[in-house]
Amino acid sequence: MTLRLFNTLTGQLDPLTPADGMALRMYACGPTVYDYGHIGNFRTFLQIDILRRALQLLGTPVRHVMNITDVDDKIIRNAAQAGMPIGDYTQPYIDAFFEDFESLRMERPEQIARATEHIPQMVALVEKLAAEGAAYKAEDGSWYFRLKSFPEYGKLSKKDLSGMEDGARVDVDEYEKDSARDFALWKAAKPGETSWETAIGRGRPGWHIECSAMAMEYLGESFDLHAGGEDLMFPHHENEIAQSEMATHKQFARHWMHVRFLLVDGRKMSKSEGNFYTLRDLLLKGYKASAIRLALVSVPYRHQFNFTFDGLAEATSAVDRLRTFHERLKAGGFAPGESSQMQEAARKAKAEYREALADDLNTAEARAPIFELIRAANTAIDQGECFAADSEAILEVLKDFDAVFDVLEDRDAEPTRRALAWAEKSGRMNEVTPELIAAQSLTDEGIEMLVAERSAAKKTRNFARADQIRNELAEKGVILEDSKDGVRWKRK
RNA sequence: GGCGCGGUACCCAAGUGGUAAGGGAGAGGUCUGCAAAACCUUUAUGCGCCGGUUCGAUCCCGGCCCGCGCCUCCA
Repeated sequence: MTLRLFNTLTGQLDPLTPADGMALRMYACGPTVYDYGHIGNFRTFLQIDILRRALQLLGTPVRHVMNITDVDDKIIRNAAQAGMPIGDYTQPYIDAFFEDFESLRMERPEQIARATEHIPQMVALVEKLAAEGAAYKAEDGSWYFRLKSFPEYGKLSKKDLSGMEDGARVDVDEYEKDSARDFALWKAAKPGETSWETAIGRGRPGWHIECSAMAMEYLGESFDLHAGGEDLMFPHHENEIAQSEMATHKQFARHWMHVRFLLVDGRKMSKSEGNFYTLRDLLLKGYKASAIRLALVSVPYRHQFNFTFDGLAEATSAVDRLRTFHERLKAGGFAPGESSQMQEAARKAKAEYREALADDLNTAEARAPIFELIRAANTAIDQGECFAADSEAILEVLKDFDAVFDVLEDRDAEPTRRALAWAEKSGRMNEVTPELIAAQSLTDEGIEMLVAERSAAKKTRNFARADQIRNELAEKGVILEDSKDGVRWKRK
């Protein structure tokens, strides 16, 4: 099945297919590692994860390159303030990023590319542009892209810059540019700043050049898809197109995907607004990684997603419902045979689910048939009308669901544990919610012992003691479920 | 100012020119020692407002109101 994805460049839904008929070559702008990742960053990366997983589910393998911007103005400034080389400054944030990446169960891109490890490729690109007459060196040794050389500039963001007057907004330190909107390809070294000695002079890369150079390095001069947050559309991606297409005379990326921003309580998230959350903040508040993943992913990527704690609580309930049902199926015990109704329900759910994903990654719509199937199946199971072959068919549908959403298996303990260890190490234990600390005080073995004691109490009809134990466990976030097959427990 | 997006039940949210998916929450019920889980019933004659096109519009067109984003570092 072919995925139809909105293409910023054409302004319409275009089929997303590999030009070479092999793997789909995609480049996604990754993080700038000057701080811990916030939920806005992760909403974007998660939606790109949904894309790559959906592609694979629908039969298209991917070759996904993600960059790490480990040199830029902010990094240089912060590292200088901390009095350390930029590599030492960025490394902890890079490690933290991948830890968070894993906590949210994002699949590793096939290639991770760090800007500082691709300086030669960038230099070569600048030289190529210079040869084309599209780049020039300013008096201070910086290199700029000559915007006038690329008439198509603005085709991605639909901006008409022809009316822009030169000199309208010239930064004081950029007076050497020929034209105000020319952007830096290479910045001349300033005293004390990180720089590289290269054929085009001593300096460091401009912001946009890294993505062009690395995308071409790993995907070729022309590739299938380029993705990123909506803010990157202009000027970042526009500049990438200009410098890449001037250098190669080929179309850079055929398809452009932009993920809309996340809001918090209806406002743009920002540190000054006091509504800024990192993934770690949420984990320390006791929310599970799977619920955060589901919440950030359930509103389709082209819509603003308004993050609220109510919404996160809702996602938590949704994850519980999915898992409870999944467990119920896995527990087995179904009579041999099949029912035509359940077979048909499973077939229909699977088809609708896939179709929704193929339709511009409509995750909200994709969820619906899954939950519908769950209700139908629960009813059938209650009435003894769900058989072994039905259970298998439904599990297959859930497998499809989880191939993209990836929340069914409870792997939430590890991210929380890691977040707590980090809080401990970095002196942030005061940010940890007391309930979480209480929950951590119980080991699985401890829970099992209390559960056993309660079962014994119940046998002797000592319900007072049994309820006491249940309440005690509840206070520490452990929920019990009695059933005729025994007691099940789970952490909230 | 330029560009763009949205306004659907208590909350989140999908959707179609023919009369409103799904999730969460609430209420009642079945089941249970009590719970939990599960299931059933229940919560929009209406989809921001006003016109228009149409046999018929939430969905198409026009206007208006409100909210948000981008245009500058930003995912």
